[in-house]
Amino acid sequence: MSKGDATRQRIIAEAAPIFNQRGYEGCSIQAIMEATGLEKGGIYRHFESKEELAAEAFDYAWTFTSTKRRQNLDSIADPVARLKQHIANFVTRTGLPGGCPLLNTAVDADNGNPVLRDRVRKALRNWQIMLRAILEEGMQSGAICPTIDVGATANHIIGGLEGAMLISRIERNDQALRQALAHLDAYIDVQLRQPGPSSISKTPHEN
Amino acid sequence: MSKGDATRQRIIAEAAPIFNQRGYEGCSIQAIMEATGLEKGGIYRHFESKEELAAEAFDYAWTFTSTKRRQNLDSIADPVARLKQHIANFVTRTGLPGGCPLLNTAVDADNGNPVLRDRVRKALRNWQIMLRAILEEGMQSGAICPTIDVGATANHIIGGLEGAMLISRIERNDQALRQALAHLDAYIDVQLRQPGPSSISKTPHEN
DNA sequence: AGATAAAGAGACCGATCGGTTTCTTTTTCC
DNA sequence: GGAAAAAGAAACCGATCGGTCTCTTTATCT
Repeated sequence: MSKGDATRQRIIAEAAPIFNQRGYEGCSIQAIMEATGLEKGGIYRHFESKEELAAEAFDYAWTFTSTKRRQNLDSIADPVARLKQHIANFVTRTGLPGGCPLLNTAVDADNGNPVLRDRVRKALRNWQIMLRAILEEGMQSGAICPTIDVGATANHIIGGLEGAMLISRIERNDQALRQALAHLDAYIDVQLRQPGPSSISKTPHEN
Repeated sequence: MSKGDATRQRIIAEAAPIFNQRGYEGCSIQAIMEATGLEKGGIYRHFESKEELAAEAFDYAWTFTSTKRRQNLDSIADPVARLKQHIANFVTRTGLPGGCPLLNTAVDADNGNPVLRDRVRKALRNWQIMLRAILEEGMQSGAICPTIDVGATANHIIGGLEGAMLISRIERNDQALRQALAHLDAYIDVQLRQPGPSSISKTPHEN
């Protein structure tokens, strides 16, 4: 990696938490200059505009956050347990300063920043796809009730978590997030989990 | 009401949707000048600063939104039905342009605008108090299970609605909101409603 | 109707905004 | 190690930012 590319990456990494905390309009180039130690010319060499930098910074923030929320999921074979771990990750793992980039940027870019808005749409879509995949895997293995609407269920989990995150940020404590965790865990056990022997023994096709 | 007070109110009413759509940093005084048809001097006569105007505009926006969501509630005696109507109001009644002021301003003012943030806290607290009151009324009348945690339940409803609103705004359709409405209605019937004769007949103390 | 106070217009302020340009310094590659 | 190219510093740009000040116009009240 050339020095230029390394600097570009460093700018993105340093700018991401500032955009995430202060929003697009609230994050000035001056603030990025101070965070990176670079002068304006040094920054604009690597980006055509503030908008391009903000878009890259969002992608960085989302990848970072998303990675944290997928932590330890690979080792969990049971889809139901994996779903719960993902939810627990959302609640307990602290990501970038400023909270969830999806929440922040969706609100921030909703009016008048189509580039950023499109990145948010893709981020949400990826999250939905991930959750749907877990749910469908559980349905096929018999662990999850086969009649549920996977799209609605994924949205219910995402919405429940982001809504709780909003309340927790307003109240500056994690009470609402922990309530959501407890609620979603119970919801998964009671509404999603398939009753019967197949969910107690290992999944049929695995033994 | 003097002409000055009327103008002040008009400025607040015209500024509220702009702040709601574009956020604090994204809403310039110039934009408010254009919306109101006033010059800068005419605006700053009525407000000490942009921050004061933004705080008043949020209060206006929240009162407006809140009123819409409480529409038709007075006439509903049954707390469970009233709760459902409130949720339906949230989903179907369209408020100020830009979506829910609580969601917008909470994210916008989280970092570095304590005045605005405090207004948001009060708005959330009022909403929680309203929901808790309905739940407690239902518990006393026997319509709602007496063992539920009213605070957690209120947060679950608020979080579920705001989270769904977030998804709906990203996707630019009301699918997630309608899913949340259906989910919360079922949740109220299955988890909150008190089984037994008291919930089928009228509440005991009313007949 | 006339005096007085309130309201608003509009020029003006320094600071900061995003962005550009020029020139110097540092890599990079042969 | 030296030439060519990439990277960065720093001055500079016009526009716009929130906010102030003065002066004119319009309400308000007796």
